[in-house]
Amino acid sequence: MARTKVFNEAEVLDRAMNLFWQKGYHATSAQDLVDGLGISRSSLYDTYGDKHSLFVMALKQYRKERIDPVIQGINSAEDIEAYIRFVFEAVKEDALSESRSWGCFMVNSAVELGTVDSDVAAIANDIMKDTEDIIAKAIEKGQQQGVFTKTHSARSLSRFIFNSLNGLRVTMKFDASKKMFEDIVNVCLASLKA
Amino acid sequence: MARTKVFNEAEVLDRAMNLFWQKGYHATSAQDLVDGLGISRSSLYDTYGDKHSLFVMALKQYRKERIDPVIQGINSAEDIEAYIRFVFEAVKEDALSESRSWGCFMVNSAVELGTVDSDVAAIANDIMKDTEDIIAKAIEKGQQQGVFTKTHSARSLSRFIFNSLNGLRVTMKFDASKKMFEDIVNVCLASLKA
DNA sequence: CCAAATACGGAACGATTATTCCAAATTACT
DNA sequence: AGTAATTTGGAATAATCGTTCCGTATTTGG
Repeated sequence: MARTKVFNEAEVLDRAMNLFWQKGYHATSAQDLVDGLGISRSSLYDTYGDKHSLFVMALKQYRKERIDPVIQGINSAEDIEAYIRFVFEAVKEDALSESRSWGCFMVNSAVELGTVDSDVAAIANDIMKDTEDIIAKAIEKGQQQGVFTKTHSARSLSRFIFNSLNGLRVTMKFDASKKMFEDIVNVCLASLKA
Repeated sequence: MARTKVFNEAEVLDRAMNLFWQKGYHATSAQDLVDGLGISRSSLYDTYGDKHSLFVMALKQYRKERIDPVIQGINSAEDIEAYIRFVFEAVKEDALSESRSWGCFMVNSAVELGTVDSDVAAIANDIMKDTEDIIAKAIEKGQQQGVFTKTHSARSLSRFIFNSLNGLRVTMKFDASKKMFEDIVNVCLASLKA
């Protein structure tokens, strides 16, 4: 029989995700990948196909590891307002911790490749739609509980919140300060109440 | 004396801006530029230096032509609320008209190159800061006139509005519908009042 | 210990990148 | 008309891109 893989496939994919996340698709060269992943060029292509395939895998991994866990916390959330705040907090963590102003890998990819890469555009579209839907559910529940305003529809409010999250991914790239974040989030959350 | 330039330097720069705006920096090759600008490769490099210089010039041109005229309308604006709405409308025009989901050239550039190109990062930072400041002024005026809430500081509100604008640049790339836009803007503007 | 299978490093590949260069064409002014 | 200036197209360059290939090393199960 054959030799077993010496590297953890998922672990390396995680490293690829971070590389693409940090510098984007085009600015990350094949050589950058070889240097950063810790595996040989041959193993890279044998295991993941080509650069574009690897990028798509990394983007899907990002959704599964970084986005889905956050937005699907809604199902078990009782305090809806705290939950929405928690979603914002997740963005803040990314922006402030490790001093990495990488933004959101999905937003970055959508902006860089949305007009030229239909694969990436499709993935991003799915995430966007799903995120908006799940936020809408949360807000609806909040409205029923009487903690959120009914001045606007749940759909409107979810689009508003979703848009604010997208904005933070961009805004925090430039001013990743606690003050900036708190100013924005405070107004956003207040908007849900009145 | 010498032959005069047959092409309008500013006009060609404008075309370059649109090319970079649409596809981004890396995805726009030197060949794309030659094809799209309508001038020869030699004229391109003679006139604008290299690709990176041309990109920087295009980004500065974008600010001068597309951003400054909008945000500096504040000085002559009497109805502040209408002015803020007008700024949002400007984003909407870009997103809906000509069916171009190009977003904002400045946001696009900041996201694609912010972590790897300090020149671009500096330009984007300037624009961000200036925009936030001028919106703050408008909101302050609105607060004094009594049309905006004083629950939050003018600085907080301006950061909030600025963040919503950044968000729209991303959100509209995926759902560039009138409905999406109106839902978001309605909540944003309502937030300024209560 | 042998044979099959896989990982590995690194050379090598062709394609594309941005850029330079040059001879020819074009224009403008005297 | 003649000269100086400049645009132009296209060939040529060097660098980098993503990718392939191969001999060797390594590990596994029989």
